[in-house]
Amino acid sequence: MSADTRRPTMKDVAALAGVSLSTVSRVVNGDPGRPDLARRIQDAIDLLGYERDHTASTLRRTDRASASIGLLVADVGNPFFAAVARGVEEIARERGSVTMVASSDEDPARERELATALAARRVDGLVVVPTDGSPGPARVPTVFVDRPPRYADADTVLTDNFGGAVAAVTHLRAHGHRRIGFLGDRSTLHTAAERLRGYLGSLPDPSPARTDLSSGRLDPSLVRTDLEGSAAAFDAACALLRGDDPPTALFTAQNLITTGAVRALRALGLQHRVALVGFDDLPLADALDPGLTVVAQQPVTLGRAAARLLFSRIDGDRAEPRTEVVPTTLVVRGSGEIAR
Amino acid sequence: MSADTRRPTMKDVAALAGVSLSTVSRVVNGDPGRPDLARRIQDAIDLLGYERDHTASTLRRTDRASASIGLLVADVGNPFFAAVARGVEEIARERGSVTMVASSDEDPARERELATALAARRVDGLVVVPTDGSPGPARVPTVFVDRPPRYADADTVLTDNFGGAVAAVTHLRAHGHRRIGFLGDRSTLHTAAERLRGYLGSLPDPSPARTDLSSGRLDPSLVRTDLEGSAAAFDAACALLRGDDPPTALFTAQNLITTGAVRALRALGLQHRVALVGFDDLPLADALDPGLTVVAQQPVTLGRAAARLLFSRIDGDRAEPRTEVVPTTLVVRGSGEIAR
DNA sequence: GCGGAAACTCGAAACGTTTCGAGTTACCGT
DNA sequence: ACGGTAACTCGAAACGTTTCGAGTTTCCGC
Repeated sequence: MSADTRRPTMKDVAALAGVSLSTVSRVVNGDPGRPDLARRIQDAIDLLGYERDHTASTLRRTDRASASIGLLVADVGNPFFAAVARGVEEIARERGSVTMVASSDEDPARERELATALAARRVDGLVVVPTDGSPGPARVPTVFVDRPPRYADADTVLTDNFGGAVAAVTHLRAHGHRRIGFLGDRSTLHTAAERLRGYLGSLPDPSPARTDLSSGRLDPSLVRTDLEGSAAAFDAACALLRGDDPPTALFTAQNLITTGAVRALRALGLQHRVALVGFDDLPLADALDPGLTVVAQQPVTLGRAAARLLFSRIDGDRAEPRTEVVPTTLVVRGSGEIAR
Repeated sequence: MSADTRRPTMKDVAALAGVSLSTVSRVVNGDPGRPDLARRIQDAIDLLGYERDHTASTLRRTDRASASIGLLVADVGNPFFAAVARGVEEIARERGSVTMVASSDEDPARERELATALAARRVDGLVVVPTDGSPGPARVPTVFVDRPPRYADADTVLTDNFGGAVAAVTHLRAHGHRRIGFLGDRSTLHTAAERLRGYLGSLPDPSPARTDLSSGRLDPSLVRTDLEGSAAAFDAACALLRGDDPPTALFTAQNLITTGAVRALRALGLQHRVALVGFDDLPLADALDPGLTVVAQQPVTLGRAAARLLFSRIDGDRAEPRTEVVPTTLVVRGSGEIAR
């Protein structure tokens, strides 16, 4: 109701308790001092409902730690990044830090703008999913996650995109498939490029010169990249499956692309004839018919690892920048086990 | 490399430009003053790479606005809340504010703790998804979202849970169903209670005294509440469908419960015989067989509305607390149109 | 060239806190 | 009872910024 009343400050507490400002500060920071004074001060605090202003405290304190970090992702609304955010926040909270999140929407200009906005709030560090036009190294400790930065060599936590793709393609080959289609994301994205590399690397002869169709070696017509979103993937999958000598299996390298391919297979009635392995898990994947076999990432783990690395830097770790790689797991549910 | 160099301050800029501190402040805040000085100051700023400390600025400024808000949800990792967060952040960014998000994990103690942590950072306001044990009204402007607070009457933005449930059940009744099973979440949750109320309200005779089975009026054995998670929903759905006189349709009132029911129907081979409408949309819902008919929420809209309401309060809107209701939409995909 | 207003700049004080050095009190052994 | 020291408290200064009142310069019309 009468909310216009000023927040009480340490000065108010000191006046009410009849002690000096610095004594209140000491007590608030956990050094009891004389028991009777501590008592009076605590009573005054309770009476006034005093709460310490963390920003003013940060300003003066010698370590200047704001107990807050920034998280810059492409889009918090995307479940993958949301899970990363969850992991970051979890570790931050353990450390008593709060997390400021911002979505760059893959726009480098916005990314820069948000990074400086966070830096202006004096965050202790930054966890960043970098966009294509990555900014130079920042003044504040930074750990990159999910994608490496373009120019700097810096602390980075990545999914094993290459290994995951190899596992997917190897799995399909083990079920007899030799003509395996690849549907991938924008090729400028590090993750997309790595997954394509894994796909190419699991073919028996990765030499780009040899493209012997019958042996299951690389056939460029089986590779579709730069698909943006589910609809584009649907179209590409339909075209691939309707073409001459169509693939007997698909590897879809991103979650929206996977859903597009699933729809395409159903639309053509091929969901039980053409095998499919997707990169990144999806809710309901097990409820499909057939169940969807995927290479699952561990986004929460990714976020946790990035945050831990960041806090070790904040704590003064001056070692060389390092890169951590989080493994994937192949989740077998049916769609990937359809034999040729 | 040599990162231990202190950040430049306004004082440094003033010294380099040969002007007073207050002149620098004016220029930084957009009042040019004498052109030659403004020029010298701008050069000094560029040379030093000066960036204004937003926290110190907040401390001194008379409006005390920190240009940051807090968002307290059950779990950012949950796609629904992630979408809410996205909506909130979008509006905040338009206003030049950053968003600090924190996950309460439905724990009232943690909720309180996080709320004070955010308040200590002097956020301008709070958007909160309240837990069961809601805290009293806070000292900082607060808007509740997705669920109403328990004790205060305060600004709130809600999904039309009742209306959505009515739409779902009405839809099923229109396809001839009279025995409709209800599977719901923890009944202490406002959302769960409202959806149950909607279910009950769409039966022809909502009087709890009359439970005429043959007419499709309320049969208590068709209602299962307090299901926590997908597995519990799976079990409950199986039990319901295997019982005597089983329902011919199901209304599942939460997304995890929906996935459990989908699995149960498939496990029993009933997915084409028993109708299903779920509350809250899911990725891949259209790729199921049959496609999953749902009552879709608009979480991003929810977040946007909450943030807009919050900023109007921050801007000094002193009107009575209000409640906004965001409508749902019925997305028809097949599972809800199976006739009796 | 002059008075006066407008436009600008300056220094000091303030925001809420922590830190520092100096001052005060309490306590100990002898 | 005394000196010495440990434990504590106090006031003032500082963190980086904005604000305020007072001082200075600029510019205009006459």
